[in-house]
Order: sequence, then structure tokens, then C-alpha cells
Amino acid sequence: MNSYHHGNLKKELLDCALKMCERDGYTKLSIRSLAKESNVSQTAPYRHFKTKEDLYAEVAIEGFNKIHKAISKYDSNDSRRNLIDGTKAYIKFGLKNANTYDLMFGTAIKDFTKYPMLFEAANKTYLHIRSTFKEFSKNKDDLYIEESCIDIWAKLHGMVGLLRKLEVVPIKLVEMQDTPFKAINLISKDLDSYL
Amino acid sequence: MNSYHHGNLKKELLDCALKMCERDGYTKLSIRSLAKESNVSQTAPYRHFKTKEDLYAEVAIEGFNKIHKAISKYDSNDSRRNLIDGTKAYIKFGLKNANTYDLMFGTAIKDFTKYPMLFEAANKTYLHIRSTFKEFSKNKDDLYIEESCIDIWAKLHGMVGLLRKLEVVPIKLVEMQDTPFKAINLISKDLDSYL
DNA sequence: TGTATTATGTAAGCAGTGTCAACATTATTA
DNA sequence: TAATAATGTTGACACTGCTTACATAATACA
Repeated sequence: MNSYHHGNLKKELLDCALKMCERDGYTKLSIRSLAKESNVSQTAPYRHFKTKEDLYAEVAIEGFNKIHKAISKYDSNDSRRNLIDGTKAYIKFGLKNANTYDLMFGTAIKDFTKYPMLFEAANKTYLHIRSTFKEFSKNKDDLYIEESCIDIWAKLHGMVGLLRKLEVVPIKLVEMQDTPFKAINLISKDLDSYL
Repeated sequence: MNSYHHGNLKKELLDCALKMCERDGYTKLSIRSLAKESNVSQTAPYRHFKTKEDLYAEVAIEGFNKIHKAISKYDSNDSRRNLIDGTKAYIKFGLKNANTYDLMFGTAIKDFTKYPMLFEAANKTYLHIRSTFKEFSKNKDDLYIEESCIDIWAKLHGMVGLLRKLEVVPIKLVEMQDTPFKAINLISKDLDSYL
């Protein structure tokens, strides 16, 4: 243990960034503040993240890993139940990790294609939605499944976006005490229309 | 016409900001660059916008006015047609004015309630969706209508978000040549499930 | 009409930012 | 062991939001 070379700075920076991002939002996450919070010089992070966007990308990857984990733990025999629980977990994640979710789907990272690992992580999330849906609607062709999954994902994604503005957007007209579940009801209600 | 007092600076700044925002994205829209592009001193905008967020809010209001205008021009006798055309126009706006849309729905403005005019503008947009849907599903109660509209709005909003990442997210697996229209097909397909 | 007040503009400067180049120290490897 | 690569620090540049103090013009009112 010396004081000059840290030894495991990258991992520590990433953990710290994830924490800071979720705590204060990614706009407040600066390379300098990250360095400060990690007790390291202002430019040290540049040895591990070439640009701020690179840092964002790595944090976003962690985010996708987390959401994948969150929606992947339902594997009962009831495929409809699994699908509903998955969507429930998705929205819950989006609301509980709102700041990270912003980073994952917002415009902070301008071009996903620049980050293959990020693409991969996002893909993994989608593929899970798809496989879950496939079990739910067994006898449908692939195009139908793909289209439906976009449909479902769009609704989930849109719900997360709108629910966060609930108190400020007219949606509050509808009383949504237990927010995510109400949204889930709306989703599961017409889930059967996919059958 | 003198050179010191401008006479109509606020309007000019706002127009300029709207243009810059759509051109470069709101992250690139700085008060200083706005001042420069308007040929005025660096701090002049502060006489008209107390903070940068205030500027954002006013630009976002313009955005909501624009989207409202875009979706409000369908009033044929076919209420289903009107609804579909409206959703089509919504998604089209979101994709064609992507940067402004980000500002309207993103996290740049942290608290809508701080800006009553912004709330009003967003509300007007929602109310139009609702009234259009109401015509479409005449014999339903208000709660059902409200819930359905959230549902529809969420899907529209989510579609805009996902379609923008189309080339980078697994959705590309589905071939979406004429992007917004494909999305509309997905939406209109189960529109009848609301009846 | 002349003056006080208000509205609107400018200038200078602070603290914070992303990023880079030059330098220091440690780890690795030939 | 010496050269090289990896990783850390220092200092600096240009940019940002925002504040304070000041300058000028429009307006209100006596």
C-alpha cells in the first residue's frame, strides 16, 4: 500500500461515480468532483476514462447490468406472471434509480455505437424482455414477437418517463397512490391483447 | 434605434435560443453563446432570464406550444382517424424536433411546478390528447378515459425515446424503414382494444 | 419641461468545468 | 539492472453560470 499509485483506482472511481450519479444526478457528476470524492488529483480519472462521456458510458453499463438483474429473477411456471413481474420490476427500477436511468436513456451519451459494451449491456436487457415475452406468447412468429416487445418496452419506458413527472403533469388527475403498481395495472390490463 | 438599448431583446433571445437548442441540443446552449449569437454582452440575457433553467423553461414552453399545434390540426368526422393522425403527428414531432423534445421531457428542468406557464403548456397538450380520445371512445367513464390516455401518452413518449436509439438498440432487429409510421402501426393496432 | 426612478444594457471577476501538456513516481519486462 | 510502460500530479487554457458594480436609456411625475 503506497500513497502514489492507488492500485485499484478505476474500480473505485466507477463505484464512486455510480453512487454520485444516483445521488446527485449525472449533471452534477464532474470529473473533478469525482476525483475529489475519491481523494485523488483532479486529472487522475483521465488515466482511466478518456473523456467524460466515456465515464458516462461505463456508469450506464453498470446501470443496464443492474436493471437486467432486477428484471431477470422471475422464472415461475406462470409465464404471464413472469412477464408482469418483470415489467413491474422494470418500472420500479426506473423510478428508484431515476438518475441512473436518465443516464442510460438520455442524451448524455450521444452515440451508443461508440460503446460496444454499452450496446451489449442494453441488448442483454432487451433480449430478456423478448425471451420472457416469447414464453408468454408461444405460438406467434418472430416478427410479431419483436414488434410486440418494442411496443411493451416503449410503454414501460414511457411510463417511467411520465410517472416521474406525475406531480407536475396532468396525469396526477388520476389518483396514483401506489405509483408503479397502478402503471403495471395499465400494462397488464392489455397484456392479454398480445395473445 | 440606438445601439445600447436593444428594444426587443427578450423575444430575439428566445427565438435564437429555440433555434440553437434545436440545432445543437440544449446542452450546447449556453447563456454566453446565446449572447454572442445575438450580438449582445455576455450578461445581457440575465436581465430577461434569471437563471439558465428559466431560459430552458421558456424554450420548453415554446416546444409544447409547437407540439400542441402539430397534433391539433386533425378534426375530421372520423374520430379514430383523428386519434391516429394525432399520435402520428406526436411521434413525428418528437423525432423531428428531438433536441427540443429532450428539453421538454428531460431533466434539464428539474421541477415543472416552478414554472406555471410551462405546466400550463404541457397540460394543454395532454388535454388535447384526452379530448381526442374522448371522442373516440364516447361511452366510457372519465376514469377509464384518463387511464387510457396516460397509457397512450406513455406509449407515444416511449416510442419517441426508443425510436431515437433505433440504430443503436436491439430494436433494429425489426426492420423499420419508414420509422414513425411503423410505430404508428404498432400503436393503432391495439388502439381498438380501448373500445 | 426637467428630474427622479426604473428598466435595460455593459464590464470585471469568482468559482467551477473539461481537457491537455509536462512532469513525477511506480510497475513491468527485456 | 536498466529501459519502458503505466499511473499519478501540477499547472494551465478556454469555457461555463452567475454576481456585483457601473453605464445608459426609457418612463413617470412634479
